[in-house]
This record gives sequence, structure tokens and C-alpha cells, in this order.
Amino acid sequence: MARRSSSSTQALLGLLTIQPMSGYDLGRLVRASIGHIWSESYGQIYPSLKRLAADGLVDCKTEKHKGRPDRRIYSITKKGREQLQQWLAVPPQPEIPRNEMLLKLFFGAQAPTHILIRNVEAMVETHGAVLQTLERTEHDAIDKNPQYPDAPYWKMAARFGQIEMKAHLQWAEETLRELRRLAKAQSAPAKAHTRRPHVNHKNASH
Amino acid sequence: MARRSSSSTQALLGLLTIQPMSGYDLGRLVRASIGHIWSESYGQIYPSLKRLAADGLVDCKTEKHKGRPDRRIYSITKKGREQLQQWLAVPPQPEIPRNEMLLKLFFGAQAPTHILIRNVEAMVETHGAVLQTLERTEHDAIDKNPQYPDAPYWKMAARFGQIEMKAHLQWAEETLRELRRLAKAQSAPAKAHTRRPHVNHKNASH
DNA sequence: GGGTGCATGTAATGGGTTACATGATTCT
DNA sequence: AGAATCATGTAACCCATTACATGCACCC
Repeated sequence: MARRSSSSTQALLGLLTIQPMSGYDLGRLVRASIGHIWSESYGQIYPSLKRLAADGLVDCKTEKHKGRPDRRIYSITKKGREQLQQWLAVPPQPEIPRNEMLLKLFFGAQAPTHILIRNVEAMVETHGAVLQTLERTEHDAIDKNPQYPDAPYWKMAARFGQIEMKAHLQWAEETLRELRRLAKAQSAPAKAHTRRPHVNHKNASH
Repeated sequence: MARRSSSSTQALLGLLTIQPMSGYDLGRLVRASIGHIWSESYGQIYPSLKRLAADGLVDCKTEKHKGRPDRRIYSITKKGREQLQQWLAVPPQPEIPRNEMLLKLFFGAQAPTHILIRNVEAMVETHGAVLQTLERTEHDAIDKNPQYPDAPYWKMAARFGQIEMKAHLQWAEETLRELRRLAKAQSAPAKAHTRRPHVNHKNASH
């Protein structure tokens, strides 16, 4: 019993250390608090909570409501806290990266430049928005109650997002300059016909 | 026919624009060239190639070898190029983030500080190594043949990795300072007993 | 009257990793 | 002698998203 402990369920367990909550609340809290480092869908949350309850890692109390459907409020148990702590002690394995935008840019020679430019510009917009949100988050939820034991860690997570977003924006600036330069060079009459050489990709660092 | 076109298969298609290759080669090339932005497992690659061949997006030639198993060399077809170009034109949807290391740090109040420090330090090491690899990649594979049509795009991808890694390292420095400060404060006799206030997480930006 | 939010859940589907099987060759 | 590399593939499994189903309440 209590076999599977994916980081998904652990995330829920961790959020329940803040306060008892319903599945619906958890979904919103994930987006609001750790949306830049984690995501959960309801199709994942509700079944996970059931399993957690079955394993005795959370308790469940049902709040009756007239009209509205019942709210199931979950709270973490002692056993749940222990399991969370155990999980926290396991060194996290490095990420498996999957950045579709960059993948497409990597194959950029196969696409018209204006599309690449549009994609990078779209990224600038979304990341800019995220950055603003994070700066607000840090200010609102964290700096205002520094006595809160979670505050320093939430701040670190927010700072990570900020620093990363700024780096991405910096890269985007540099890249847009280069892309526009390439676009200009393309529209100008090509002189040197660049023929694709045969490249040896075998001798690669594994 | 030719329905499914996950970004996974498109990545393979894209790599085959460089030169014809076997599934095994593709696996190694993914790690070597775009390992910091993409990953593929062989359990994914081999079936994908079969589907691509069935859909007429790639051709397959079998090279016989004595002793060794046959090599199946795949090359992209005209139809394959067209599909790739179509996919490149679709604006990439924003990433769904999943950073386990940061998630654990977010729940840092539930764990002993020395473990958090160890985790961040581990990240510094791996990311430092990746950074070096990328700097070498940029220099070796790209700067040396600037006439190669893919070169500018490969460089952009490599630059992204570099900038991101540097940002992460910068964050790690700042964070390690803070964590060590917290560790010291913890080992000192606690005076003010910080009691966890009830926080309202309902009013969150969605 | 219609959209949005509250609130829970299930089923279908897809995407992807891991582990296994096989077997010769080359390096240490 | 034994480990790692070359080379392909399959099956089991797991994780996760999407879409669907339900139904009241509140706001415009």
C-alpha cells in the first residue's frame, strides 16, 4: 500500500501543508502560486486526492451546501507530512527539456524568417506578462508577511521565475536583432550560393 | 491518412533535413545537438520512424552489415519537407512548466535546510557542465562554418541555453547565500515563535 | 436569457519512458 | 574476461490532458 508517489501527488500534499483545501481550490492555487514552475489539471487532481485519502495521507471532510455541490475539504495527516518530508529529501532528477518554440527555431532554415520573428515576438509578450505577475506576487504575498515560515522559500521560487524570464527576454532581444538582419540579407539579391556541406555528426559528445 | 503530427515526429523530420540517418543516429544527434531543448527516447523514435515511412514522409533504405544488425537509413521526402514547413508555421503553444527542484524548494519550510542547499548545489554542478558543453558546441559546430544555412539558427538555440544556464547559476548563487543565512538563523536559539497565520488564497489572479 | 464561476468527477485518448530481448564487435 | 557500443525493436505501463457530464447561482 501507498506505492506510487509521483511528484504530482506530492505537490498536492505540499500545498495542503498551507491549509486544508478542496480539489477545486488546489487547482486554482497551483496556477496562482506555482504556475510558473508547476501545473496540474483537474483530471489529475481529483483522482489523486482519492488515492491520497485511501492511503491515509490526507483526511477528507465533506461540507454540505444548499444548491452548490458539496465541497470536499482535504487536510494533510501526520503520515502525509512524513511522506512529504521523505520526498523532499530525495534529490530531484534533472529536467527533461521540451521547448517547442526553440525546437522550431532550430529548424529555422526551413521556414520563412517572418514567421520565426512572429514566434519570438509572441514569446516576448507572454513572458513579459509572466514577469509582471511574478513581481506582483513577490511583493504582495511574500514581502508583506516576512514572519510567515514559508515566505523565504516562496520568494526564492518567485525570484527564479523573474531571473529566468528576464534572461529569456534578453535572449529574445538579441535574437530578434539577428533575425531581422537575416531577413534583410535574404531579401537582398543572393550572391554567394551556399551549398550545404556534408557534416559529420557522429563524433558528438554523448 | 497522415493524421497525427506531434512535435516529437516533427523533430525527427527536422533532423532528417540535415542528412539521412538511422534511428540510432537520430537518438544520438538529439542528445548532442538539441539535448538542452529537446529529448527523445528510442522507444519513441523507432515507432515514429515507422509511421513516418508509412505516411510517405520519409524513405527508408536498408544497409546490410555482416555481424552487426542492418542499419535502416531514413531520408526525408518532398512530402515530409512540406509537412515540416507547415508545422513550423504553427505558433508554438507556451510550455507547461514542471520544475521538480523548484517545487521542492517551494515547500522548503517542510525540510531541513542542509538538504535544500545540497539540491541547489547539485543543480549548480549539472547546469555548469551544460553551460560548458554549449559554449563548446557553439564554437565547434557553428562558428567554424558560418556559410552553412542552419548555422545562425543553431547558434540562436545554443545562445538560449547559455543565457538561461547563466541566469540559473546567478539565481543559485543568490539562493545559496539566503539558504545559508537561514541555516545559521535556525541553529541559533529561536526567540520569536512564529505561528502560522491563516492566509486567504482565494483571491488569486487566475 | 446566456455566459461565467462554483464544484465534482469519469472515460477516452494520447504521449512517452522503462525494461526487456537479441547478438556481434570492440575496447579495457 | 567483461564492459561498453552498435543497432533494432516490442510490450507494459504510467502519467497527464481533454472532453464530457451535471447542475445551481450570480451577474449583465
